Amino acid sequence: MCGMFITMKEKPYLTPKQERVLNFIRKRVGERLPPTIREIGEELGFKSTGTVRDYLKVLIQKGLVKRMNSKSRAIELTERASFKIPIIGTIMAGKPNLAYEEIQGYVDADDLFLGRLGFDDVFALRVKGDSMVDAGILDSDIAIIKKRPNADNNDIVAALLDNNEVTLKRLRSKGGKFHLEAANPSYAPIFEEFKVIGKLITVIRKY
Amino acid sequence: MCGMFITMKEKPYLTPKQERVLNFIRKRVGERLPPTIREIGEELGFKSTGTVRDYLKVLIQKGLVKRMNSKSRAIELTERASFKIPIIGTIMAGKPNLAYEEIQGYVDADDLFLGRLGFDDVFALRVKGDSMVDAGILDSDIAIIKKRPNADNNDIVAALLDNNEVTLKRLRSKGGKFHLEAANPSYAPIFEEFKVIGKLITVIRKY
DNA sequence: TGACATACCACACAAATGTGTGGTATGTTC
DNA sequence: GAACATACCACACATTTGTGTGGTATGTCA
Repeated sequence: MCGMFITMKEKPYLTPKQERVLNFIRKRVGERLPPTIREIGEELGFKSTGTVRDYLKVLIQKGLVKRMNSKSRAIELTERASFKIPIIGTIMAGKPNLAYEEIQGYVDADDLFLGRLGFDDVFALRVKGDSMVDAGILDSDIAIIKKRPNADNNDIVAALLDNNEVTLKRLRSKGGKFHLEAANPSYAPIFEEFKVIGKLITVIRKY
Repeated sequence: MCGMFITMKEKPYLTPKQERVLNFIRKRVGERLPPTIREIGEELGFKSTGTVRDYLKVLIQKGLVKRMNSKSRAIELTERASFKIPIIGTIMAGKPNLAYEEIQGYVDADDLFLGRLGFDDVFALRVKGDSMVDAGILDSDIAIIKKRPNADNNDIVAALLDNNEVTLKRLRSKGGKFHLEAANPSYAPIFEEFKVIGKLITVIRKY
């Protein structure tokens, strides 16, 4: 334990309250507009703007947030922001020209992940295991899930099992009853009790 | 030619000046923070806030922009923007709690697609065909490619063939020579001349 | 005990920002 | 010519938002 080398970038320690403030800022920055000081206070239940300023001060000091003085909503996250990627062509449909002039459109996160869904309905899970390989979903892929209490036959869903485990499987109906099926012949179908927590809408894999 | 039905959504006509205002808003929204009315005026050379309000009025009326009254910087584009998605847990690692407090981090486009690569080096292609199914890459997946003139053994690459076709295959070296291999036994390896145009870094699939 | 961090509140004030009214001028359309 | 859109400006005013000072209370560390 002692003498261990720390090679990872240290995450600054945040108290749970500070974490909540940061998470709210993240949410708002991601959703639409960074919040004002008073909006933060309202959300987190602070009755004084001074309290919020105190929190911002520590977040700035810990390097998680930047601000421009005297400008409204001018709160920036130190974490990187998202942006767009050009779609240049379709593979095997001819030679794509890598120049800007040939750009067909842009892939953006919103379009890519969610279509027109809202922020609150969506979350991401990292896939573990090979139970869905035949559906092209591999170990360590990121699954983007839209929260839903139900789904249709053949949808791939995130389901909560009785043992409190969450799993990604294909939903099947047979004779009016639903069960879960892996996309890998070495896994047996699951007939036990489960609860659908969401529907798979996007898979992302990094190499 | 004549009598053709137009099914695309008509883009509202904008005067060049209106276009400039919209573009500035786009730029600011993408970069960091939507502008204030006065910031727009400053950039575009208007000396009156009323002028800017007139422009916003037409942009709103033409459905390109939304606003919240009396809120600073509360200008939204009707076009969709990108944003972040919370990573809440890892599938099969226990029950994820969908509340704010449990957010582990955020997936953002930058992180997801590119790691730390720059914008200019990256483009996207839509995959056609089933030649890579065994690598979990399916028809109509989106392949994010980093431009590179070469790659390593076993990398999946976008390659330009002699017939001007671009294809996604695994790069293999054998006896000092490179060839391309599909990830599907029904496709034969490609030994003909080819040029690597980039390396696969991310796959995205929407359901 | 003193020093310091966390975790708040109240309230005054200043600066930034949005709202609104009333103008001018130049076109185009009917 | 009347009606209307575009393309501006000046300026007062209201509201929102950020700043700053001075508190209270609780806990930890040394």
